[in-house]
Amino acid sequence: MKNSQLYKGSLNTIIMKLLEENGKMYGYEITQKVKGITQGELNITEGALYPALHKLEAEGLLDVEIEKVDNRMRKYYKLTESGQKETVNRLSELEDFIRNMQSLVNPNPKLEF
Amino acid sequence: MKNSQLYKGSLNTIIMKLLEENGKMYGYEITQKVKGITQGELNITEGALYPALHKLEAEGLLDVEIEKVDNRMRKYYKLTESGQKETVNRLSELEDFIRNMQSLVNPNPKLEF
DNA sequence: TGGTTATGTATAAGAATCTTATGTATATTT
DNA sequence: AAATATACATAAGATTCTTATACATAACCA
Repeated sequence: MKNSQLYKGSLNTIIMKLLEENGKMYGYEITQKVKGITQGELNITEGALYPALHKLEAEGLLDVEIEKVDNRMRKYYKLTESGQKETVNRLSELEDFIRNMQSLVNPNPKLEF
Repeated sequence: MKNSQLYKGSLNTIIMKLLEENGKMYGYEITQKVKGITQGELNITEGALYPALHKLEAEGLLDVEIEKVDNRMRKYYKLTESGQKETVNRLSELEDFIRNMQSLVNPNPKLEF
């Protein structure tokens, strides 16, 4: 994930948002999608991604479905019902986070009327 | 820091930005400032703050100056020259991070004019 | 006047998340 | 034939944080 530590803690939210948007995705597809959307700035490593997917599955937020395409295995993940509800919360937390960080970095735009 | 993991990795940037803005601050003051700006949403714990300050000092990004006020010790921190330069980088990284997260969460706002 | 809260700094144990390195396997491109 | 792309997986270690504890003074309240 580049060298910035800022992305720490945001991977779960990213995964869940992408699944909410795309229905179902497999791990490698997620890495490529993120790379594309961020124009190469954010590269999710497998060492971070797969454990994260397994944990979300263990928590009951994701369901998995294995397919074989071109003789290669794919594990498609999708949000469970519980996962869909939790995604709403995570996205809300992300909005709060971004708002708070902007308040800290971009203090009082000199509210002039 | 509330329960959200999203803030992980952002503490150094927050500290440095506040010091850039306010010249010099002491630990407790930083916690109160952050609490105020975020309206109580972000509470920096001492267990996170003090080790972070010590590390930034060890890296040569902060200078420390001890004062005694009302018979209580205060350690005022300020950015070194190197710290000022690094703050610019960190803030730039934060902007990239926020932009990338918004791209991921708020995909193509259906550009309608 | 005694107890709680606020001010102020500090560290240690453990949790959570990530990087880096490695491993396995097939398909495609050069 | 070799390198790259596709696809998943895990283990060791680094980093950052939470939680708990510790010490000390000042201020407020009952």
